[in-house]
Amino acid sequence: MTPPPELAPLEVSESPVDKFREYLEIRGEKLTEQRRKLVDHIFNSHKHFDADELVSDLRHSGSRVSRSTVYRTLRLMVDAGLLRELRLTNRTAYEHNYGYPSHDHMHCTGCGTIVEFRNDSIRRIREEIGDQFGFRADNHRFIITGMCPECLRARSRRRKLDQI
Amino acid sequence: MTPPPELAPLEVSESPVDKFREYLEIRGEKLTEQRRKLVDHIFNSHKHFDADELVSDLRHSGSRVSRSTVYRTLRLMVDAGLLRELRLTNRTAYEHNYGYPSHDHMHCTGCGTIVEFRNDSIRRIREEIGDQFGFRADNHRFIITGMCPECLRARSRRRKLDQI
DNA sequence: TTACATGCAAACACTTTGCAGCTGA
DNA sequence: TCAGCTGCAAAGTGTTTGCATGTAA
Repeated sequence: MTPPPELAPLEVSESPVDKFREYLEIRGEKLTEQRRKLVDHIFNSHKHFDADELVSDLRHSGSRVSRSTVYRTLRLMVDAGLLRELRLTNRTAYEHNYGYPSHDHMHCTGCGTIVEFRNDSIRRIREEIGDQFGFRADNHRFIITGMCPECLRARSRRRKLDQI
Repeated sequence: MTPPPELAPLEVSESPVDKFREYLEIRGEKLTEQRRKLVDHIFNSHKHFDADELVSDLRHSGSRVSRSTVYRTLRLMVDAGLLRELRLTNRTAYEHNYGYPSHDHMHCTGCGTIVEFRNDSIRRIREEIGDQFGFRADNHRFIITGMCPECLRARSRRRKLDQI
């Protein structure tokens, strides 16, 4: 099975670290060693992650950043527009929001896989609904839940075995 | 300001309690006093609620149902198809799923208000995307976040005052 | 009669916070 | 220099669970 195609990154003029530095400067805050490590690590790969994975990933790669700092920095990065929060389960998952096109998600209830997709109609519908209710529609989350192809196959295999 | 129009309930052949009883019977479980109280209370009004509100609402109306029982029963009611979970914030919110048409939500980031709406295109898009990726698309959540009319007005009032 | 449910308290999982010492600008 | 940051441990918050007792069928 080929992995689902990743969406192509957007062209952005500043690097994530620069964008973060800018945000911090405006608020009179500092770009520390730990914050830089976090931004670098996060934007080094494009995947969904949570606070816990971040702590252990960094620990394994030799950089120790405390759990509290991870949580504090994640909040800053969301405020800075670098990350977006996804609340699919009890723990908060994050994804890139900077240098990456807006998109929606399919979530497999079997294995937890998240697949991203783009669909331009959604945004139009969002505006229509907002107008209709007098809302200023700033953003949206559209999450399709169901079974991914792998899980569907696994299930039908299991059923066949049960019949023997 | 008139409240947003509620969606009209669907015609259903069984009452929520009957539907729950049926579900419990199949699994060899029991319809207890507490479970009946919870179902009655929940389907007595149509609103979004969380476990905590349920505990205190019931306490105020004289029926004591323990927090653990509330959590356990909510899970059962979700499994039974009576309720749906919404994860808008840290705590899990619930809404009617039985005898109520499927719909989506607008969530005001100012005051937390939830407004329901129906839009038939969404479901069609959900199927299209599912087909495209080989997913069996069972369900979806579409949440528009933004500012409700009241919060927009309150904000513009505040701005005017700031200028004085 | 008895398998299942309840309430309590304790455990759990995730996240936030107070504080003493450290550090980037 | 010193406001702001870090790590630690402790506290919060929301939810789940083990167990003795209670109860629907």
